[in-house]
Amino acid sequence: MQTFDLEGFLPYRLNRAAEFVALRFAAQYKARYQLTRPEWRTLAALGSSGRSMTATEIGAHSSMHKTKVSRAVFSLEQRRWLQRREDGRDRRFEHLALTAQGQQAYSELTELASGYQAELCSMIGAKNLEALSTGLGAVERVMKKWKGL
Amino acid sequence: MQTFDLEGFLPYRLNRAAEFVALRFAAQYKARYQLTRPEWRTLAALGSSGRSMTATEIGAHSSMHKTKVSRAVFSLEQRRWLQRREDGRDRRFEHLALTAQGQQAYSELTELASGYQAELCSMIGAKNLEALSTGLGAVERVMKKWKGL
DNA sequence: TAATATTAGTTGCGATCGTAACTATTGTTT
DNA sequence: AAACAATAGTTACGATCGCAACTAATATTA
Repeated sequence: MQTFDLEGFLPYRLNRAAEFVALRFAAQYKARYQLTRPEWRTLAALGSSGRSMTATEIGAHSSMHKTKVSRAVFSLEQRRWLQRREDGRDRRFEHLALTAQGQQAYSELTELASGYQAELCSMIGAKNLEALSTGLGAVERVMKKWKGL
Repeated sequence: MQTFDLEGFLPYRLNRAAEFVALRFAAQYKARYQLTRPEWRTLAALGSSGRSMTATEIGAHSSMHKTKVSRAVFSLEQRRWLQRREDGRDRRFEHLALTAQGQQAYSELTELASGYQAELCSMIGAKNLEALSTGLGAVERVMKKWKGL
């Protein structure tokens, strides 16, 4: 009677894979930098964009709740990895940018990340990786469409 | 100088996609059944397996921490959606199975799930879905390998 | 321009989480 | 068999989370 296949259910599979893959990487940066997941994600968003961003932009970009972003920004600021600059025209906005120290940390962390990515890729295989990337790209387009509404 | 590409970093992409896709579905079962995410995942694992499972098996299957599983089991038991049965040979084990009520809830929820899956599929497209599935399958094999060690 | 709505970001608070320590049971070693 | 290790599951507790309410600033409307 049951025609539903959990093993084929996308949210379930995505979550399981994401959780597993993220945890192994989190163990590395937690041990070395005492960074939390939201902190790393915020740092990564800023570092990779190469420019300043607002908290809202960071949240939209990385699918994080705004309170998560707010707290991550606070603690990165405490570490002096990040600086706030008020927008002169619209003072509701805060432009967030990495400090030199933050840039340094980011570049160290991307070393870790690249190593992990390489490890994943070699286990997954180039062909499967390409398939995964294609599929994720499609999901990302759906995300944009739904967020746009 | 930076050669790291966050947009290509698998843990980041997977997490973002998983979070987004899961949240939209969670909104549905939260509203109708006041179910939490770990509760739904536990119910789904049990329902789809069609047999009884131990808490450890559920955790391994769905990548959930054992305390999460423990609490989800407790609250599903309170709802009378799930029953525990002690293993006669090894009393450390508890065999968990859905009650008739739990089965009923499961089948209603799989209706929701199927609808959501269909919506996703139509947005993503059959071809991309197949690619995603191939890629996730590869990740799942890596998970098994790493868990096995 | 006064009233109202909207938006960016923060915070109080109750709910949830995960680590570590725990109980209970079984397996292994000597 | 006594001592020790390992495993299933629970729980105390501090950390983290997200909802809702908040502040502050800007945009819109009457």
